[in-house]
Amino acid sequence: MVSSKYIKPTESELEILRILWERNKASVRDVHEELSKTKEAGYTTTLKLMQIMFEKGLVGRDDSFKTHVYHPVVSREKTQKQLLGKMITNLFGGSSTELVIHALGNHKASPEELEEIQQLLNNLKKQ
Amino acid sequence: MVSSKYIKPTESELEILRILWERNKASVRDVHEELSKTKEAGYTTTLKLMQIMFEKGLVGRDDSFKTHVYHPVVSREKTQKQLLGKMITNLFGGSSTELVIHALGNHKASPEELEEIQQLLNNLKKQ
DNA sequence: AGCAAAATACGATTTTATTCGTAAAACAAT
DNA sequence: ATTGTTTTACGAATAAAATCGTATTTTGCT
Repeated sequence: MVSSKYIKPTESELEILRILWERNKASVRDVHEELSKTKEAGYTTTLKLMQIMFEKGLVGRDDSFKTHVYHPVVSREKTQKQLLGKMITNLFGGSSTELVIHALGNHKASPEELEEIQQLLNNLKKQ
Repeated sequence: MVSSKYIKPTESELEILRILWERNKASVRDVHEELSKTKEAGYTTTLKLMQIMFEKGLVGRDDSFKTHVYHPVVSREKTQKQLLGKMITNLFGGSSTELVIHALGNHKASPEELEEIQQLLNNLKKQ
């Protein structure tokens, strides 16, 4: 166990990871174009960020083509778990239930999704 | 509408806010002692942080006593909502349901809490 | 080969956050 | 009033994050 594994992505890095998680692979340009939809930033800024993420080991890349192709290394699940934990502690006084209620309250969920949650809830109740 | 109102608290500021939300009021020393339980930091560091938060308008203070007494200005709810939103977007691909499932899955909830969630779920289903 | 376009490398600057030392002020107790 | 303790004010150092300009490299095309 050498590592590590607890590199906490910064805000900007998360935005980039989001895109990589979605697409599995993407070039700097791909990412930058997607980012530009919601954010103001120069191309080299995105590039630099992704290079730094590469150095940190947050992402990997294939440089056998002209254009480097990046992919996520840290998993979405681990990152979710890590950050959720912090959020629950600092923001919801340790109560995951409170977080659930907030999340459900503030955002729309489809009937299918509600059903999915119902299933999960049923399972939890049984135990 | 002068403001503003979207000052995003930093990590350290959140830790302090957490304590203030819990207690409603607290001196720097109170906060610092609480913080010290889980974190290494000098007293003046905590002081400075709280002074900065005061300047930013995140907290208020009563300085009519010897020891200043601080209180939160930004509400827990607004801050929760703000940060949850970001988290859902970047970490859960926009799906609040996924977040709910994660939160429910990773942390224990009591029967009472489960019931509370069930209620909420019932309400949502009706609509 | 020679040129233009697109991409990367890299250094530097700027901005924001965090940490802390030192000094001044406020107060309490004798 | 003097002294010691606690607190605040403030400036500065450090560290971390984000931004960007410029140079170089790679590649595709004629």
